[in-house]
Amino acid sequence: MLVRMPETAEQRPYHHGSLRAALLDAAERGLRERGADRLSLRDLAREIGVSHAAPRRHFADRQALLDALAEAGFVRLGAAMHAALSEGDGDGGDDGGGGEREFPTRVRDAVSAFAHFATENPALHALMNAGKHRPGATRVAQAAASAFAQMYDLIEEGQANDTLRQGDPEEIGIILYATVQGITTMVNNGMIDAARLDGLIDTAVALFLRGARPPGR
Amino acid sequence: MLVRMPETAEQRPYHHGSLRAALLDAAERGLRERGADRLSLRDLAREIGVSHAAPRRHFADRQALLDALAEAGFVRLGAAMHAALSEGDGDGGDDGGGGEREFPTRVRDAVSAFAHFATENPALHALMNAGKHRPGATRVAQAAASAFAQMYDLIEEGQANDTLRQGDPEEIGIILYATVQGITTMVNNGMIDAARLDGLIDTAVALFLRGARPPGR
DNA sequence: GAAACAAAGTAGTCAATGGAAACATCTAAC
DNA sequence: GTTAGATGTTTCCATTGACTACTTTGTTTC
Repeated sequence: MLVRMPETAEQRPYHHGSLRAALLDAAERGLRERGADRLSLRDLAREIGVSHAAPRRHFADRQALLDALAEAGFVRLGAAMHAALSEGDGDGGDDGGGGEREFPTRVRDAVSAFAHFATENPALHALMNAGKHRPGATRVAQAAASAFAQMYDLIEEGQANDTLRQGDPEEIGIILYATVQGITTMVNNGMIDAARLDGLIDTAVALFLRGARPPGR
Repeated sequence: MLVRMPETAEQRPYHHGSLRAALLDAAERGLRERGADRLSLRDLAREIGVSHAAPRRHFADRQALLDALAEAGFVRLGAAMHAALSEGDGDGGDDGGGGEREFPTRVRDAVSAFAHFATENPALHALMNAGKHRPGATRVAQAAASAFAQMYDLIEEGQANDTLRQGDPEEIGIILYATVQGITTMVNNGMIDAARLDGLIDTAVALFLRGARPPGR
């Protein structure tokens, strides 16, 4: 038996069912297309087809939505870096004795994944670094820390390898992270032509590895 | 003879005389105190004591004001770096045979000036890097390029010194600039404790100089 | 020195927004 | 089955950026 839908009156039930997810989804698109500034709760509600006050049931206010977006961004960034670090070991074609890639290559891959994530999601990257998050936005900070931890681990790996000199791995990790951060910000800014990204990343990584290698080598 | 001012009717002339400057001034304060997001043209007008439409005579719209702030920020940043690089030669107390500082010290001073400017003006720094400037905001880009040029020159100086290896000075300069940029962003973010700033800058500069020194040395 | 004119400020209006309150509807637990 | 809580709706308000028409002031030109 067919359930006939009235032509004008839509069949949409009173409750959307997954408004929160729909909002985040639409917000992400809006963020990408128009930037955080021009992201309006009412616009999102309209787009989804829900009343303008409905979003407030899921996000206390506009900033809460932005915080959620930033948090999701850090999670995705962490995943991208993780993927870059874990895949590639037995990368596609020639399996067999592949073994692990060299440490410098691993650094380059992780950093490159970060850089491309940032430049492919400029508005999101800006939002993640906006630092305007709520006083109590622990979730954002935590997601950021989690993504950052991979850089930290990588440094420790290099130190264990004797490819990097000893020293506070967090400090060294911050510097590498910050360098990529800065480069991508400048690319997203327009201060640097996007075409130079890969070259800059390569140079930066090479420079970093030389600067941070153990004294004797 | 005393000029008596009416108690209620103010003596302020019809024309403010320097509204543009007053707006920029108030805006800079507002930016510092409440961030770019909560900077309202009407608020500024109220604070200055002028009608809400008056600012439009001087700034086509809100973004134009923000652009002007960013431009001024880059000018000030450039000046701060310039001061750090030119002063200090015969720095205060013991004059006499002072002479020029060592290149590494000069790099550290310039970078440190940049870093402190950025962390002492977090909202301004964010605005300067927001990259949401008008399509035709050449002035902002130009001011930024001008500030950046000093980093460029400094690299060339190091190369002439044979303290830095050869290579595109712009590329190397970008990397150093980006590193400081990233560190300060993370400090302003809250991702890094502000107390670590100087230590991080020192480490970053040392790491950079090691990484970029000529092959043989 | 007066008239024409441009510059700078004012007042009023509009649509959009975020936020809040009061009310409606669905769902789940008892 | 009723009731409580979650989720949506409607209505309302203050604020904001932007626009238009008008007024005041300062300057240039004759």
